[in-house]
Amino acid sequence: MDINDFLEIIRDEKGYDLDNEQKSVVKHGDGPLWVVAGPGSGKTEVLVLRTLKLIIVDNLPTSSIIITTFTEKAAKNLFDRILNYSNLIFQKYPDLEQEIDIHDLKIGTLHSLCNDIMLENKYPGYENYRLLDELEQYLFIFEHSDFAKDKSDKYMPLCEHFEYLFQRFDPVTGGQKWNKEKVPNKWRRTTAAIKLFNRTVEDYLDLSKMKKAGEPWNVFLEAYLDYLNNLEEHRRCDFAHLQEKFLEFLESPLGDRFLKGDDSEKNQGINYILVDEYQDTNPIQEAIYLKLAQYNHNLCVVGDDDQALYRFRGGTVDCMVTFKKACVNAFGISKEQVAVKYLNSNYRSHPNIVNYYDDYIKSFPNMRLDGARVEGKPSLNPKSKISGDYPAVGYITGRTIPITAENFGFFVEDLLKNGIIEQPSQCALLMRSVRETPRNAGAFAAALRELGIPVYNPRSKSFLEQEEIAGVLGAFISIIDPDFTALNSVVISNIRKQVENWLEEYQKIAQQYPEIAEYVDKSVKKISKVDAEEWIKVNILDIFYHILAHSPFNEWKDDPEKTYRLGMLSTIFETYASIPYPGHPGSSRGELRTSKTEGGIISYGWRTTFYYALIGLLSSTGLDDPENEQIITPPDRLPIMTVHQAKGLEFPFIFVYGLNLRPRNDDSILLEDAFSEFRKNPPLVDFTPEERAEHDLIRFYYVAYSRAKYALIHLVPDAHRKSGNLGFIGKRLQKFEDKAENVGG
DNA sequence: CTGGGTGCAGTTTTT
DNA sequence: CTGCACCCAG
Repeated sequence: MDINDFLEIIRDEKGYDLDNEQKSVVKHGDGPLWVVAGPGSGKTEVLVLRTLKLIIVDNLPTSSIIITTFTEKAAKNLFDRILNYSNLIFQKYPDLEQEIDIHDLKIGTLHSLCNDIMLENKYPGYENYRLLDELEQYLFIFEHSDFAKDKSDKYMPLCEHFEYLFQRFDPVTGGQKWNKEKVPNKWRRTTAAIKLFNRTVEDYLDLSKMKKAGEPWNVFLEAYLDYLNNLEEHRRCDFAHLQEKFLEFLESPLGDRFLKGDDSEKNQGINYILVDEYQDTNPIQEAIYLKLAQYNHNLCVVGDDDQALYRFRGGTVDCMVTFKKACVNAFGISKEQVAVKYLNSNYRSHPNIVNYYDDYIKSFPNMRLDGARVEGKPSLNPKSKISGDYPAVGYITGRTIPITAENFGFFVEDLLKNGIIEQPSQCALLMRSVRETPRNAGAFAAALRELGIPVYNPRSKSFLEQEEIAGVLGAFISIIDPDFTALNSVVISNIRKQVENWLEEYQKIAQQYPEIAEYVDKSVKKISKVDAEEWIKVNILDIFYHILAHSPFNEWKDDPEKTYRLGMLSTIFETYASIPYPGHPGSSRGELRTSKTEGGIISYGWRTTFYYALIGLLSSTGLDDPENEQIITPPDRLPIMTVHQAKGLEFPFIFVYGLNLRPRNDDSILLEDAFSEFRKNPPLVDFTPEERAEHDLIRFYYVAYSRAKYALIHLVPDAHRKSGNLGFIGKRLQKFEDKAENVGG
């Protein structure tokens, strides 16, 4: 098909034409393409259309195109949009349908593609591995890593060097800091190990450089290599190493054949790589993309450096900002050969809002430093049809947080009453933490409910407090630790408190439903008859599912929310059951053994590990409710969201709470510095941790602000307006908030 | 309207 | 333990 015919079909389908910048991205030919796209500029749409152009106009085989993005949700969305368009085109050109199978596109998160491609190509380095998710990796390190297990002071120099990984508030131990007299506890060493090990891989480090660096890196290497050996021995692979293995695959002859293709129909090689959300890419992912495109240089990246939010995962905006240089270095081409396109027309927000957030991001001297933003990035150009002379940027205030929340509630109520909005879901409240506590979403959720406006807040970490979850866990613990000897020996009071709540919930249920109480009693009696040092025939999953089979749990199957939650809990049990038992090859934590010294009771070690490892982690991090992937928000509810959750979405009315945030040098920022000297591709920009922390905070608000279509409204209690210790960012934020109009009260 | 004392609560994000 | 939200004295 001709490109003009193609663009015409798209125009007919959309009802309007792409703008010239968008068209030029879609039409672009071969070679690296760097698309710097602002919020609401249609960047994902352009990526979708460019993909279709490669298939339909350029006749590239679908299996030779790789499209990746950052989250599963976004990947699914990309695929749906491509499928939708292609179906419309096939309706008009039925012949094309015979030749093209959209399902052959290699589309997904980079992680899922790494996994699928290595399995499909039967890469020996990735055969028969079990991929560890976050919880599994934690439990694996807790039980197997020498760094977590060693009780001597062998790792003391390492802990001291990475002091900041241990210093912060610790919810498990109830707020005590590491006293530095002895090595931090196992729970903290595990959390620190995860960060260090993952970062080592994600930052794409050269371990031979590290080897030469002496103390404490020699100790770190020892710990890291021990973890690697454990992974290999038990045939496990974490998310970070999945990418490392993929890079090894690409460097192997098998990978080379995958890239170049062979004569078979099945393997046509890789012609094109398209990456969405490139600003959140980390160094090993950058290396993967550059390697994938090493032969034809057909790498198209799309992103907005101002919307980078994922430093905690090793993401560095630098990859986006220095894309040109990276291509020059990797491909040996000149920088003129890297095409740059700016998508700066905004079709989302009221012009006043666009100008507000555009001014906002440019107003920080820090954002004007070399390498902070893409060079030559143009200002946003408001192009939406939204107009009208009303305060599109405003604020609502109040003497205290609850009063501000109340005023916010009245405001929303008015919007509904006056028919300015039809549904609460046309609003969204964005904040740092959506937990329903006094400092966070508590007052706001309460104010809305008080006025009869239902709230949608699935990420409020209330999972473990739900009656069905508490009930099942209470019943389970009543079976495996019936006399609570192990529980009472747990020194961390928060774990005991959590479990006691569950037991209480179970007691309530047991009184009402004798059936489950009977099952629990029967199970305890059965275990009490087993001799010492014996394996018990049922494993923890059997017990778990038996509990579910009794009322009231089996009756809750009709409640989709409860069913979904119980499903999540069963995944957690399955995960725990899969962890290999140290010192007992072939067995796992799912299998129960009686104590070595006395019969009739589950091994003391098993019970304490269950409490410290699994319950300790769950109760410290909390768990979110499951979310329905299809629905962003039920129409009749007002969503309370974190900024990350809202990324990529838009709402008519956006309320932002929390202008009082201050930049913090958190551990992901400090680790970035600690490892930078060992990077295989050394960073091309150089900022201090303070500067990076400020950049992150500025971008954080930028993402929040740019979600708004009709109105952007700050929620600002008095305390936030006058607090004297606001730092640089806070003061500047305040200046911007002053540009807003008071719309509350 | 400011500032010091008191009391209470205690990130977030993803594969 | 730290830090903030809030209150009340000046």
